[in-house]
Amino acid sequence: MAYWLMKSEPDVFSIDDLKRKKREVWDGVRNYQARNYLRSMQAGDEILFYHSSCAVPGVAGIARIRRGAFADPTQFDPRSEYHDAGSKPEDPRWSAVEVEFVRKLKTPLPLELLKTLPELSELALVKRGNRLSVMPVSETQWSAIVGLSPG
DNA sequence: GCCAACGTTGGC
DNA sequence: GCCAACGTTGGC
Repeated sequence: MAYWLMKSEPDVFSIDDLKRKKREVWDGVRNYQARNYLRSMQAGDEILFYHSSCAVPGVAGIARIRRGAFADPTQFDPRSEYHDAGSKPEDPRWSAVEVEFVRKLKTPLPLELLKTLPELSELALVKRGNRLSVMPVSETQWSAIVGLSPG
């Protein structure tokens, strides 16, 4: 069982959207490092659902991997903004996973707060200039973050 | 294979 | 809206 953090812009897809829909295919990842992390995810792994590019960026909830990596269908869809003409069906370039809702945090944990935790000093999220949208989280880091949330 | 130019991410 | 940081592209 592994832990991850995944970023989403709440204007596009928020923790409330996931709560309402129960599950969602996490597609459109077009960064090789993030893709490689998707490929090592397994059903049951737990996820910190992070809101980015918004008024108060931070961890908004918990989700879980429902289905491990499979070929991202959007790469073969010419109408999709994520279409990749260079990706061949016999050797797909991009992967997706399916996630399911676990819970929404009673109060979101702002990035500003997370930056103050010594346990998170090595987490890519808090590093200057980091843009990685999918990243691994250690058990220590997970406990430090989730432990901040009441209930 | 180098590297400048460009596009994107994402905090502020 | 600004801009720093980063990844990718493409000319050479």
